[in-house]
Amino acid sequence: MDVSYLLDGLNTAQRDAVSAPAGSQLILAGAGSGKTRVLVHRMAWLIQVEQMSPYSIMAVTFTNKAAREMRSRLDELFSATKQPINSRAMWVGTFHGIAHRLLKAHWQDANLPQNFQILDSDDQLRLIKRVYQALNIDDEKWPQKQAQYYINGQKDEGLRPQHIQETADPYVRTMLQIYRAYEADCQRGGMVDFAEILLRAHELWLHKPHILEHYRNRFPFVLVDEFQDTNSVQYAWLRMLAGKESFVTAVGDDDQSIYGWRGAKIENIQRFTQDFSNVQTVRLEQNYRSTGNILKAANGVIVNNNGRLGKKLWTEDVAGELISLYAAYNEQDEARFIVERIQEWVRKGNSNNSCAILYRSNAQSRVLEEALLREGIAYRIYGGQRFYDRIEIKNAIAYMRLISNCHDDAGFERVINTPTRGVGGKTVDDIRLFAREQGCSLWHAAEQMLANRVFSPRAGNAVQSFLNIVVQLTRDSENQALDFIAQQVLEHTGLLVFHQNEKGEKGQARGENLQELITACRAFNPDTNSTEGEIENDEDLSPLQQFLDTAALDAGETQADEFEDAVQLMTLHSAKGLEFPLVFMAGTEEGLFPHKMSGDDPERLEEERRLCYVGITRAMQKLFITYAETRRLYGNETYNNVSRFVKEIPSDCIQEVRLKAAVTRPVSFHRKPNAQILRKGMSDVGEDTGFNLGQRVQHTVFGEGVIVHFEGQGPTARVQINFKQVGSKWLVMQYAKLEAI
DNA sequence: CCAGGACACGTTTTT
DNA sequence: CGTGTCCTGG
Repeated sequence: MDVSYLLDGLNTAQRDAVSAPAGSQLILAGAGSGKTRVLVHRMAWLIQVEQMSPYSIMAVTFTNKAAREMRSRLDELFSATKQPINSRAMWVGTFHGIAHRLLKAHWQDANLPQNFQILDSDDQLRLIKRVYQALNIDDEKWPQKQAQYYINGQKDEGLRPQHIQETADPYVRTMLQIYRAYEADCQRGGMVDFAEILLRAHELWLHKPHILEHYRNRFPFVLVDEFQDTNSVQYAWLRMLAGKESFVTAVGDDDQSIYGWRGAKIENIQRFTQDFSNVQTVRLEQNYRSTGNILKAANGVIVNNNGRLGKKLWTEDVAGELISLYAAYNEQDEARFIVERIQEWVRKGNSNNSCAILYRSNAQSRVLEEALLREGIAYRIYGGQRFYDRIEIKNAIAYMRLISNCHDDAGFERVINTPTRGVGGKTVDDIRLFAREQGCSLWHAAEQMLANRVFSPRAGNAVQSFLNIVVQLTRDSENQALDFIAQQVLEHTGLLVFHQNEKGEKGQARGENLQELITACRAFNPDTNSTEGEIENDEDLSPLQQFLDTAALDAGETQADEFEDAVQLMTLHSAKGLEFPLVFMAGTEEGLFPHKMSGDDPERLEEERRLCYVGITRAMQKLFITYAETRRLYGNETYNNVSRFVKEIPSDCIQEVRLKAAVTRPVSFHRKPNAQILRKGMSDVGEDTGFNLGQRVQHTVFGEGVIVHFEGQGPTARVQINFKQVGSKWLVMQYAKLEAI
C-alpha cells in the first residue's frame, strides 16, 4: 500500500514521529513546528500502516476548538487521499467531553442519575452560596470564591473530603466543611461540576475494573494534545487507561506551559518517559512560522528557565526585520504608537486581522481600545464572554433544562422569577428550606407547598404560573425538533420580550443572541458517533439532553464578527496556538509582566517567562515590544522599568524605535489637583497652549511638523509633533518655542 | 422593580 | 480610576 502521502512534505523529525513503530511517544513540539499535522498524520499512519481500526484510537484535547480542528484536519486528509475513513469513528474530544461520555454510558456504576446535570462555574458558585446559607458561614471571613477555588483545586488533585487531613487550621476546617456539604448537595441533586466529571470518570475505572478493562482493550492507542497542560487527575486517568499494554502519544511543549496556576502540572510531561514504558522521544524544533530574529529572541528568553527538557527552535526562513522596542512615555502614548504602526502596516496593503495586540492583563485593553476607536480601526477582543455564558442564553437554557428534567434545581432557581412574575426572594427561600427539609427537589417542594396551601395567595399564584409554563412547555416539546422547543421557550416564557425590552443596546443584542440560539438549535446534530464495541450506548438520550450537555461542555466560540477584518486584541494566554504576521506585545514592564503577583516565586516567574516565550513566538514577520515608563494603574501613577524578559532578548535582534535621548520630556511633573484633562490623559485641543490639533508648526531645531497630540495643561503641557525630518517627538510646550505656520 | 449610592476589588481561563 | 455587586429607599 502506498502511504507516502503520510510522509510527503514532512521533515525528518516529523517523519520519525509519524512513522515510529507502535509504542509510546513523547513529541516535544515547539511553537509553530507543525504539531497538529504530525498528530493527524500519526493517527492516519496507525490506521493505514499499523492496521489499527479507527475505533481503537482516542485523541484527547483540552478545548473543543482543538478537538474540532483535529477532526476537520483528519477528514481533510482522508478525503484528499480518498480513504474511506471518517473521523467520527474515532473518539476525538476534550478530556471533559470524553469523561462525560463515560459517565453517561455508565451512570449507574458512576453512582449518578441517568440525567445528571453539569454545573458550570456560575452554577457552582450559586450552589456554594446556598451551602454557606445552610451552614451559616460568614462569607466576609471566607469568601465564596475562595471556597470554589479550594474545592476545584482539591478535585483537580483527585482529593475527596475524606482524603484530606483534618487539621486545627481554621481555614482547612472551614473549607473542608464546605466541601463536604457541597459534595452532598451535588450528589443529592445529581449534579457534577467540571472537575467532578474528570474525577468521577477516574474513580469509575478505579472502582469498576471490568469497565476499565473494556476501555483498555478498546483503545490500544491514545493521543494527547497539549500534554503540558494536564493536571493530576487527567494524568492519573491516562495512566490508568493506558495500563501496561496501551500506547500513549503525548504531544506538548514544556516551554509553553502557562496554566500551572489552574492545576496544570508541567511535571507530567517531565515524568512521562519514566511512567510509561519504552517511550520514544521526538523533538520538533524546525519552525515554519517566524523569522530568524523572532526565534532568536524567543530562544534567548526561554533559555533562562531551569529544568527544561531542552529544545531550540530554528528556521530556514530569513532573519527578517529586527524586533522593535518602544519605550512609551505612558500607556496612552503606547497605545498611540501601536495604532500608528498598524495604520502604517495597513497602508502598505495589509489587513487589520493580520495584526494582534497581546497583553498580560485584560485591564490593559481599555486604553488600546480607545486609541483604536479614535482612529476608527475595527478591532475584536478575544476571550470575552462566550455564547453560552451570556445571561439571556443561560436563562433560555435553564428552561430547556427544566423541560428535560424539572428537578433540575440549578435551572429552577435561575428562572423561577425570570422574567419577573412576582416570585420574591422570600418565597424562593421558603421553597429552598422546604426542599432541604424534605430532601427533595425545588420543583417537588413547590408542588407540595402549593398542595398544602403554604404560600400567600399572591405568591402561590405566581409559583403556580411558573410550574404551569414549564409543564405546558414539556408537553408541547415532546418529540419536537430542537429549534421548535427553543422557539416555544422564548415565546411562552416571555423571555424573548423580557430581554428585548431591556434598556439600551443591551435589549437588542440580547434579543439577537436569543434568535441565534434558535439557529444553533436548528444546526445541532445529535451525536451520531459510532457505538461499535461499546458496553452501552447513548442512543436513548433525547436530542434535547444531548444539546444541553453540549452547551454545558462547550461554551461556544465568540461567534460574532469572526470574519470581520479587525485587529485582534487578546491576553498572552489566549494567544497560545495562534499566529499573526504582525504582533505587538504591550506593557512589558516589571510588575505587570512579569506580574508582581508572580514576582518572588521562582516557579511562577518561570511560568511568566514561558508566557513571554509564547507571546514572542506568535509573531510571523514583525514583532513590536512596547512598555510604558509611566502607567496609571488603579488610579495612581506607577513608574516601571522595562521587563527583565526584554533584557534577555539578544541585543543583535532588537532595536529601540525611539532613543530615549531624543525625547524631551519633564524629568518630574507635578499633577495639578484639579486638572481634569490631565487626569483624563489627553484633550482634543491644546487648551491654553494656543495651538490646535493637526496644526503645522515650526521648531527651531527639528524643523517643520504637525501636532498630533496634546497632554496636560499649563506649563507642564506636552505635545506630540510629527516632524518631517526627525519623526515623532514629545515636547514640553514651555520649552519648545513653537511657531505656528 | 429600579435607580442610585456605597463599597470592594483589581493576573492569567477552559471545561 | 473604572467596574461590578450589593443594598436601600422610593
